[in-house]
Amino acid sequence: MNIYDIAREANVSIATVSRVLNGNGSVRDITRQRVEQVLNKYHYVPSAIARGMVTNSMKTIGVVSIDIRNLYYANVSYSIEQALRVLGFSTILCNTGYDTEQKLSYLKMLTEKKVDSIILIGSIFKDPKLNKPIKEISKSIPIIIINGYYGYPNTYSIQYEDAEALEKSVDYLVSRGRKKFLYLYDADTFSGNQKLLGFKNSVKKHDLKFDIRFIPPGIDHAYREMCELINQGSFFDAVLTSEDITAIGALQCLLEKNIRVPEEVSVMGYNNSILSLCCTPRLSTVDSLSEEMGKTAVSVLCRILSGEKVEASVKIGAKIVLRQSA
Amino acid sequence: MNIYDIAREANVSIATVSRVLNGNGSVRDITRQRVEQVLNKYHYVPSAIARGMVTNSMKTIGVVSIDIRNLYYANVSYSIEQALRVLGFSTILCNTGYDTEQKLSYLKMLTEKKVDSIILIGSIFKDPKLNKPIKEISKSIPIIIINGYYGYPNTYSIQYEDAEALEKSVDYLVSRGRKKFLYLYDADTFSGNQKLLGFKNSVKKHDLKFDIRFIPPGIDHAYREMCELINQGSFFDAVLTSEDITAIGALQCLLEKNIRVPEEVSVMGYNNSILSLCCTPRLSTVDSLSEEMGKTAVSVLCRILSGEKVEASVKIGAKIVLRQSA
DNA sequence: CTGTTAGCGCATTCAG
DNA sequence: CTGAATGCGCTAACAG
Repeated sequence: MNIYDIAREANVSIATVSRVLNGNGSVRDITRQRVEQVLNKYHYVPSAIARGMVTNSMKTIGVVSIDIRNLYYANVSYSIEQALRVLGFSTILCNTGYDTEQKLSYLKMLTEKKVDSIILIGSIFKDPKLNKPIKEISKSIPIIIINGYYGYPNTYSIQYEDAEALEKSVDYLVSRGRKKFLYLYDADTFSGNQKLLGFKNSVKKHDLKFDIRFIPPGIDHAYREMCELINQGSFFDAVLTSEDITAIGALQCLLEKNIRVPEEVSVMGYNNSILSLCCTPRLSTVDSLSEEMGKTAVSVLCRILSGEKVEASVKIGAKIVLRQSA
Repeated sequence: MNIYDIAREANVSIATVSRVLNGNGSVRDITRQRVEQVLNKYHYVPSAIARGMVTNSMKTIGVVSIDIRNLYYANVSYSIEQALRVLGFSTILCNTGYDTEQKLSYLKMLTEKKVDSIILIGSIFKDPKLNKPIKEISKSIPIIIINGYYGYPNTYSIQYEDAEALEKSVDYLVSRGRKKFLYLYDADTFSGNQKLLGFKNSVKKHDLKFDIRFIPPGIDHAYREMCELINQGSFFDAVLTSEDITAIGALQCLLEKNIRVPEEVSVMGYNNSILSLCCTPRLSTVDSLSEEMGKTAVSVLCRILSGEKVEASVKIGAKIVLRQSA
């Protein structure tokens, strides 16, 4: 069932059918009704592909992250998808993992499918092998990166103020009398570096004692690292992390060793994910405003697509939420 | 840059270009090389839209769930996307929420985009207003529903053995000497009903005392319900739930009231999500095998698309994982 | 207000 | 092994 069939049955031309379908151009009321009747009779559904062929757009955006199972990515993807939907766009979901070849392959697929834009979530896309392809793609469609930065033309960046968030956290803990800080982080990314930078700056500013540990992602690595540290006799009264899950691993070790949180040691997570509500005591954490990040990305995109000049980089945030662990 | 440009520059016809692009038909080696050279020179990318126009497929599948922020949906979506990718399909992500109109609107969008199939995650799609549209759509493409059932032709169902999982849980707890059971659930869905059924059957089989409570989703509702129950003097030594997060809410209440888990009360969650690792004590839970569910859906789909006759319904699972809470 | 016509970029016959 | 011709379903001039 196509536009010709409808036209024939309604005794009009395909142009008229197209007009009533898209609500543009003027059609006499009687004619419109006649066409609509046929449309309904056959449950006619226009082909977005054929339309895309003409308009050169499928009204589709590629949203790519490492792994949607990560709560932060899930939250951001969700808010992007919802905002996009309102604008009439659908979203192609891409979980690239860490492999560069996979990332390239997803980029290629999105290019073939002629998406109207690509939104990258997470600075994992700082892989240098991706630079040229990204630059190339950005010549034909805008690329938006959340928590990352490229600096090419037609490339836009939405960044959370990670450094500031860490500074706020340290400031708060200092105000509560904490003196010796531990920072646990698990990712050498754009965001990861910002966080680290914020921690370092802040700790220097207050002239604090501190230790920094890089550990693989996951609750158990954090748990083990913490136990080892304590067994070695390290002393600290505040532990900050780059992820909620890391904080929870540390917390569980502390609890097991009967070290009271927050009385003896303060613990702060990062992301304000639902995980931070599941541990006991509940986690104080940085609210990474995932919803706002996603919405902002889409609103930036929307302005780009409607031809506005848009600032290449927008910053968001830095908010901490205090619960029981600090 | 299209196939004509390439053809002209390589001094061949578009048919030949098409042949080397798709690797079918035979092309003389020299000719192929000449074409490939031009292809590379211009970083030519074929248009999936134009291809879709001819083949009537964009090699795209719609994956729809209520809300990808829910860990279970995220996990299933992830494994679907990954499995699909290997087969050369991309996935359009749809978060419908609970509103029927939204669901219809997503269904319409997917139909317009001519997806090759739709995979529904979760039985929320039992909304009767969806029946006719689903039935209609299934006339042109296969529909796969995870944890639900339609029974229309060209409609397939992948179901987790929720009833059995609950039975296993109760059996286990009985074997540990538990006598009075509480079941907390939050969703009146296909899966939800299966779980409830399993609980009821099992509790009758063992001739146990039990209570069942329906509460809104979320950790705090579970927490409050539990506190209320205890304040009212209800007694139970085993609490089962339909979601990990519910179990954790209950657990937090128990802990706060200095009721020891699992010594005095056993608690079991559902899903084996990462949440179950974040609480203390860590949660014993039902492993809902999200990865297997997703993979199975795709493998079923793959067989359907290649023309095989496929069973309309496949069942998976029932596995519990024991940790500290029970 | 309505119809005619010309592509959009590709896969796919059918000839040669 | 290669090329010419056709059509997929629709939008967008353009003409009437």
